[in-house]
Amino acid sequence: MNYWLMKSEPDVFSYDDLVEKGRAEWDGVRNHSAKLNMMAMRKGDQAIFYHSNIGVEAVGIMEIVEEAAPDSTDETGKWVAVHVAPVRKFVRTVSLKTMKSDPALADMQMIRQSRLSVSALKRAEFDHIVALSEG
DNA sequence: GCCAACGTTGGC
DNA sequence: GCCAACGTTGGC
Repeated sequence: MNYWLMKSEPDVFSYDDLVEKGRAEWDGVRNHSAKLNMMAMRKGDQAIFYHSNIGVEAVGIMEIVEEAAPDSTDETGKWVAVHVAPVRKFVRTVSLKTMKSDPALADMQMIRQSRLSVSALKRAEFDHIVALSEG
């Protein structure tokens, strides 16, 4: 099983929106590195949902429920999307500031490449963020 | 194929 | 609102 971190601006699509819908297509990704990450996702993989711009924090866990397929919002046929479902919302959110200042997370792909909207997490990194969310 | 100009993302 | 980091575009 692999672990991921996926960003969304909460005024566009938040964790609560995902909970309300029950499941959603993670569409609109238009970056090659992010696409490669999505192509590597397998059903059952876990992903951390991160709120960019507003909040700037990890807010919960979701699961990949459908592997990469053509993005329904893409006219060109070049881009893919996965489908995700909520697993659980964090009791305490984990801020970017916290993640940046934690040596255990210094190698996180998102920390190294801050603009990447879909990034990989090592299992240890995923577990560490979850532990931080439990305070 | 290089590189300058420009656009976008996202943190602050 | 600013700016750094990237990605993309287009002239040469």
